[in-house]
Amino acid sequence: MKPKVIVIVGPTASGKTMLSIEIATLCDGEVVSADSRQVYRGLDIGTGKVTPEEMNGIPHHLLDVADPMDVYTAADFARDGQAAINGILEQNHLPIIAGGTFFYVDALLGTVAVPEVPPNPALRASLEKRTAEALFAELQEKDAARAETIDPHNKVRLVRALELIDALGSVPTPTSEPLYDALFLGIEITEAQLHHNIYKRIIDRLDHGMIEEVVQLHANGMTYERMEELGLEYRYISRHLKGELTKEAMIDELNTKTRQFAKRQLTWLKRYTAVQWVAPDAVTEARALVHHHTQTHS
RNA sequence: GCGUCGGUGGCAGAGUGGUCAAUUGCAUCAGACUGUAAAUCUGACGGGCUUCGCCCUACGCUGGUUCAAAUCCAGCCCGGCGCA
Repeated sequence: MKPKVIVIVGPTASGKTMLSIEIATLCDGEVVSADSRQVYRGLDIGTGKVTPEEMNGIPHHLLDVADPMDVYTAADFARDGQAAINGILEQNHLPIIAGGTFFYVDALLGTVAVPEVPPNPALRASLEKRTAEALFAELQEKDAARAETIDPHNKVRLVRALELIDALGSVPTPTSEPLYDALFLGIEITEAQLHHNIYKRIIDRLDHGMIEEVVQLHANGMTYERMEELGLEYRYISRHLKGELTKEAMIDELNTKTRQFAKRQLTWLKRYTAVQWVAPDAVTEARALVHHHTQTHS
């Protein structure tokens, strides 16, 4: 019988963090964050990382586990996250996975398998110099099956596919069996409320020193190139610091890009068919669903 | 008031007699997602259809030239700049 876990999903700024802590408090749980940016130390205000006070005594895992100058990958996340879940289960606590990086959620749950092939910087550097057309042609030649499913224009994916081929000879199939018996709780929020939350959050974070955080990171050696990769707050604030955007334009861009990100998340969530949707403040209802799930023998 | 440059699709901005419903970027809508995933990428995007094609309305307004105008001419309206 597979271990039971709870997965709280929803777009950014929908209230996943608060709900996860409330459920953890009520159901003897511990939180496993599934956020590709909150894994980095020092990315606090910009990522909206929970503060120790907000944690309300609930243990949180997979926060601050990597240096922001390094790249912490989905595979790193799956490995460390599964270890964290096992630890929580050993304590007879309930693992509550909460976060907005759904690719990481899938990797963590084992529903998508990530091949054991780490990034090969030298190979990537040489592949990235070539055009997408050339990379695609090479992929067609070396692994026709993967070429069928890949986007011929997406260099990031093409590079990784060729990297896998270089190491394994072909691109392995991605699907695998889930490791856990998961209940998906989705936070249902109106578009108007979501937009309101997104904007308000940007203003709040600015008031709490978000720009200074980026200034500090840069002073400590983080390049603007790295800021670009990190995206959203780090990308647009660094553009502001470089003088490419006025503060007003930066706020505007960030607002728009965050909305777009939220929509991409919502698109992804459409593939999760078994989600139990609840309102952002429906703690009682969510708790009942959790109880039902943990007490049912499957 | 005179001169001058300009008024193009939600915005910015190309086009300067036919091949233009109009390059491109942004926004918007829909979507993809095999170790960068807050990243990366795709499609649609004036309206209506029997949607690999057809019809209608469009490039400030009105009129004109022409087989044919967003593109040329005239007048008018509006904006920037210069001179008064």
